[in-house]
Amino acid sequence: MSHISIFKNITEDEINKMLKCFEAKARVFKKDATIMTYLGSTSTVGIITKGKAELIRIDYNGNRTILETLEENDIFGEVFSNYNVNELSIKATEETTVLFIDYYHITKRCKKACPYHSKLVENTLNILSQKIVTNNERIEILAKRSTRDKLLAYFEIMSMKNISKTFTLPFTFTDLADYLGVDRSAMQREIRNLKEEGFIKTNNKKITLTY
Amino acid sequence: MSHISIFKNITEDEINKMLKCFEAKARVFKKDATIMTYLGSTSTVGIITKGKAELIRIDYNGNRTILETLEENDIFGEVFSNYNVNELSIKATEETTVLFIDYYHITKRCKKACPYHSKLVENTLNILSQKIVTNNERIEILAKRSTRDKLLAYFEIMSMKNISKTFTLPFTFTDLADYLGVDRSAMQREIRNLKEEGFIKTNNKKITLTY
DNA sequence: TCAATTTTGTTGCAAATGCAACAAAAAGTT
DNA sequence: AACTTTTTGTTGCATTTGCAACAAAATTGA
Repeated sequence: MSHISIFKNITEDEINKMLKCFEAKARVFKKDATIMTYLGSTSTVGIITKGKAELIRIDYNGNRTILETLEENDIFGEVFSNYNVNELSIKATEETTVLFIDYYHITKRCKKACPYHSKLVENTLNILSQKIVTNNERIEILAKRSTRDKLLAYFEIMSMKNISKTFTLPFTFTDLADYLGVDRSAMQREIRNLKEEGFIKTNNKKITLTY
Repeated sequence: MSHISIFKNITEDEINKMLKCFEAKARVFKKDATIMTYLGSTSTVGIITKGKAELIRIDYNGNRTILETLEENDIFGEVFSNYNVNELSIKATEETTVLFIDYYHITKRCKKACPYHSKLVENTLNILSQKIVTNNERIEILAKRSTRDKLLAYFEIMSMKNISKTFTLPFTFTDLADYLGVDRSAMQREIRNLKEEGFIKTNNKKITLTY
């Protein structure tokens, strides 16, 4: 998914100046490391410059939900989260580099009114738009009444993104169940039904729509 | 929900100049009128300056889902939607005034680089952040495995927003069911259970958490 | 104010779903 | 290669859920 970098169209030189001005800090996280937990309230946002991560919630029942999957150029932080009792955390799913910046450095124009700052805001705008689109996709899927409809809606979107009836799941079936907000075994059963009824064909994580 | 206007901190004089420059068009819609249907691809976005509206999808089964509820200062448009086969439309739920602007007028800085334009972009940024927060709330609720948990999650959020254990539903139970993505009668049943088990008290649309 | 429409509250029932549990397969680690 | 951990595929069963249908209550509108 071609994400836009917040530094798109800004020269490396200017980026470096900015990063200094913003007191931005880059950090590398190993696979499965916890990048951040949402506890108090910070206006610090993280930008993934390399790797992949997930926003996860563990509720009181121990149910794990993937709230978001984050990849390169994605932005995350408590600013985008609701006042929440639950345990939220960002975990790296592979080695990941994150750039931490205070959100207000981005939104509030600095006094010097450097021209690249407006470009930065503009880029951020595009990233947020993209995030909204992704969120809306997820909402559409989750709002479906049945596991079958959720699966089909998800497959439909994947198929469109790949411009092909065949696509590969970007994560495990276990994670897919979490993403769809359904029980894994029930989901597995439904996938079998879809196969038997001839709606789809599967080969490991490769899925083909046959309708 | 204190939304930020995209024109926050911009003088009326400047707003008028901008609207002209952007070829913005304001229109008034009666209750239940269709404001917009997502069909082709437009970069036109609508900003609600007065009233309330809903983004609705009717799927092939005739199931109606409220994808979003929109109020004053909210922004909507195909730019924030995914390439979608389904029938999506925005409907006014009361008399509503909408300002239509081409999204690229907002994101792309005009050549004149007028200072108020950056302010506009900044405001839009805040609106989008807010939208993401709202989306995340909805996702958290929808991702819950059971109707009971969805209800409780929703009530929890309402309670926090009102800073009170008591709050009033902002829409009908019928709409609430659509919002939670569950069957209305099943939801009604679950609300009764919650009452009987002493988790909540209700009085019409007024709900009190008793735990 | 009266009629028409929408919402609410309920129920029975069939179907879908979550849960628990387990073995086989696959992937990751040392 | 041997071992450990995770994922996958399956099943039985109790529970939850959606669906259909209907009457009562509330709301809307003429």
